[in-house]
Amino acid sequence: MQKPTLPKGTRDFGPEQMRKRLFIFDTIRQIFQQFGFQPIETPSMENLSTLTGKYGDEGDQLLFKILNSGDFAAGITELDLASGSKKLTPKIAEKGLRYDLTVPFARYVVMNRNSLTLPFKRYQMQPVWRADRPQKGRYREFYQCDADVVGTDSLLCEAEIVLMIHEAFRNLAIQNFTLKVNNRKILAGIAEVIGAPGQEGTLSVAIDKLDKIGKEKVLDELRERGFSEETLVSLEPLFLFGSATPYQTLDQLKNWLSASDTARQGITELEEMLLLVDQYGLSDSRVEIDPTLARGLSYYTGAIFEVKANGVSIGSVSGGGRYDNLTGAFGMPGLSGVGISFGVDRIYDVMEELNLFPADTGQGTHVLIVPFDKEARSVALPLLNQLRTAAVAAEMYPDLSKVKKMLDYANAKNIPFVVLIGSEEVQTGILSLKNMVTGEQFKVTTEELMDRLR
RNA sequence: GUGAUUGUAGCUCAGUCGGUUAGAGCGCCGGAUUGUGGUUCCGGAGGUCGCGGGUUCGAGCCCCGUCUUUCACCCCA
Repeated sequence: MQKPTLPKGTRDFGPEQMRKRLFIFDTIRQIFQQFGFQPIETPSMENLSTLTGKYGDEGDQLLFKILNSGDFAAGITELDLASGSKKLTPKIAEKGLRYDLTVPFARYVVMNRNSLTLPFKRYQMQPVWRADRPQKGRYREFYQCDADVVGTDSLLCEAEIVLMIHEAFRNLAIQNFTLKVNNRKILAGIAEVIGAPGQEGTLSVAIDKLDKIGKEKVLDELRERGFSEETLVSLEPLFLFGSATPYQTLDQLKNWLSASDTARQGITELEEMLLLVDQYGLSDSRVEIDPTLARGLSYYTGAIFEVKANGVSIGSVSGGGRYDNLTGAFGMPGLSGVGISFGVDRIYDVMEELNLFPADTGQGTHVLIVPFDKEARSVALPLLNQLRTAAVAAEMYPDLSKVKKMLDYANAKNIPFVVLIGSEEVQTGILSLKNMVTGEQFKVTTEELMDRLR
């Protein structure tokens, strides 16, 4: 006998945790549906050719690969083995576990292009896998809840993402959050204006760390990566953005980046998005324009979003952005999309840390029926039926055991009411209803009991 | 992938300098109480000290390897 264990970075979820997780899923699903998104699901595994090359070199490293079925080693030569894992992998693994929900969605859109009505709004709530080293707020298997729109470049979609994020976190009682917004075109414009056109990728990776490692270390990293002192001096205005209002920040950006058409376009896009949000009537907006926000995924081309819960040391709980050509990789160019992803597991961690789960989340059994002997069941079973028909979550203790044991069971499951049925109750038809919280016990008729429990 | 860190009863953790039979609290089971729980009292079960090797007369404790936990970096939800 060996002790069973779980693979690194994976977890079981017991009933207590599932109540809370389902609360998060239900809350997000409801919002997605209110905003007109339709659910789809895609397989856990995709062909590796679908997944590789979409997330950068780092991402490819983090893909879980699935060994081919059958004799995966058949046809492998000494030469293959000697040529290293990178060359060998495609020969022994042609499938992998999905890394996110966006790329499988792009694949879905391309495969169903003829039957989809554009713009297509879909949501998807499924696990994804990454071969990362686990640490705080980071798991190897975790759930994402994605909502994306493809087939339109309307900025209303960006605005609706802003609205859904506000709605979601407020419904989850996470009031204190920041929605950071930037635009890849602004990042490209910055690279242009400081004299390093086309370098926005490297630039972004460095300045994204600003609030974590500080200005000097960001500059050090850029120097290491070949940025000249001249460009670094030109970058100076980037470090002067304080906690201004979104419109003020955009004005500052306009002044600084006026020489770049690309940047001006990015700024205009964000302005229009903010205007639409205002017209909709969002109150107490948590939007913050952050020109240092970069985000990793290489396919973003327009707006980018990231949500951080304040007061907890857990990374971003939500992220997304616009991608102009994701389906291009699958032979369908020119289709623009934008989406958002909620990280359920991190949201859970945040809510747990801040104690934000409502006490009565997904209440379980409402009443336990406790028959003292076999005869009592003739009264208990019809009552059980009646309770369930009236939509009262009810169960009967299955074994004939000591009353103590049955009441212990009710306590362990946090069942608030117990109906006791013995020979006395069978004869009179009057039932004993016990409130397990207060300890009070009442003699009631079946009708009175139903009234109290409904 | 890099650098740390953790592992002893179901859970949280003690365990001295390497020395006899590895302990506590909580939980669990039984009884006090055969129709009444959450309080109290009494009793009981439960351990391959993560796993494998090494040093030693002797290892929970020292050494090596490995797995696992947690954390930071990289990157990310």
